Amino acid sequence: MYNSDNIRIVIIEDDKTIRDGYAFLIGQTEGYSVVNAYASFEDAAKKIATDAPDVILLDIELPGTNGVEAIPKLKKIVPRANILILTVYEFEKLIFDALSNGASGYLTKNTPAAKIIDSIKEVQQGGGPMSVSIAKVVINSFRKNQDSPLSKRETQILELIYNGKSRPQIATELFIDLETVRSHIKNIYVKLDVNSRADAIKIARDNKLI
Amino acid sequence: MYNSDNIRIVIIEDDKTIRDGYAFLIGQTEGYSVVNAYASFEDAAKKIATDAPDVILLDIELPGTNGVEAIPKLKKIVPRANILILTVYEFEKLIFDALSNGASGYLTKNTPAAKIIDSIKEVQQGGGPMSVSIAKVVINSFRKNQDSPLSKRETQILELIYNGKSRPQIATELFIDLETVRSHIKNIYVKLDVNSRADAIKIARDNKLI
DNA sequence: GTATTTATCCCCCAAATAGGGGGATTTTGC
DNA sequence: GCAAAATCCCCCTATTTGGGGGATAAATAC
Repeated sequence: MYNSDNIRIVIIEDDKTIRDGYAFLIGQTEGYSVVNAYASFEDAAKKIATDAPDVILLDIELPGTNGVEAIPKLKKIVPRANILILTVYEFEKLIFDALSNGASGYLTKNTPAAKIIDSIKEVQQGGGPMSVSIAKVVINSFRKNQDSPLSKRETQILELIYNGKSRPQIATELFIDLETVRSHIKNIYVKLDVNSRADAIKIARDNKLI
Repeated sequence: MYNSDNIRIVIIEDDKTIRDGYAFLIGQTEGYSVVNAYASFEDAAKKIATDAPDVILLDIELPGTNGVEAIPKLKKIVPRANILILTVYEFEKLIFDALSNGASGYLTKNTPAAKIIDSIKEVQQGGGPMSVSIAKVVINSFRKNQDSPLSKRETQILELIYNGKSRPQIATELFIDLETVRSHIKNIYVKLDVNSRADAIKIARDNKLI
């Protein structure tokens, strides 16, 4: 019954046209079987265990439980399935939420058919396929502000504050006096125009200083 | 002199064989010119301004200034150049450091020639090319632990602690009593077996609970 | 080569915060 | 219906924080 050469795919996508389109496209390809296609997470939840998919193509915008919320729930039902997000949205928060919830890849719907097919195989093999536009967002998210107002030492101390360290802990870690730490923190506060650790962290993150 | 149809490329790579290999490979391709190739950042620094590269292919392991450190320095000299890392290393820390320092893409040296050529164009057009293996590391870095010992509320509070918020601030933000915040934090500390904010943050990050 | 920034250290102070201990009650999920 | 989760209450002290006010040597910048 289960052909090990075949990648078993389940599609969860509310738009019937798109759903059928993907099912047709993928089903036609040698080595790929679409075992089922659902219009919502609720529909899928009932039967997906018996579908035993290798890969789940998941839309973000779904009626009822949205795609991001559906990810951990799907993972609970079929832990070995890799989830590949297929959506029009390119918002940083959505991408990060999907990935942190357990998605293994993220494609936008303008992705060419051949690339979708490739990505299914890639995710099946443990890779992490992304659209070009998504990769760009992800890479940019790492990039730090290159013209930070903070000195190296200040940045270093701000990072320790970010890690929840107290002033005495920072002093010990950097082998400097407690008062030196104080001075640096005061200067950081002046430069960032804040007067608390929480605000400093917020400003620093918003401006990618750390 | 400057052919706008041509992507101007500079290679910084200490291994002569590899360096010449890339230079030949890329130079042969229509629309791509290797304007110069250097064995170290120090060599490159002197002349790269006049090279006016669109894309810099940069090795991580270099004599003298290493690749990661070279990135911000190169960015200062030629701000408009996109830096593409080409290395054998796949360590998470190295990848993140390179990207946060301003690299626009990250390829491993086993990448097929055609993919390297494509990636140069992609980075030139503002994309963020990555090798399959790198994409996997990057995507995995986002993934949260799916079987956290913490409840939703506890995770939420731990995230606020992570943001440097004090107990009163957390209480206000969540519309709950200060004592309730205390209880949650106590429970978090018990579950994570810690007794300070800094330790809680460390354990939480190491285990990807937040 | 002078000026600015940076990194280092010192003192004063009051208020806020954290963490440890001991509970209780209600709501929610399986 | 039971266990976990979320809510709230009291005791306590030591630590931490942030706002003032400085100084000095070294490194960096122009």
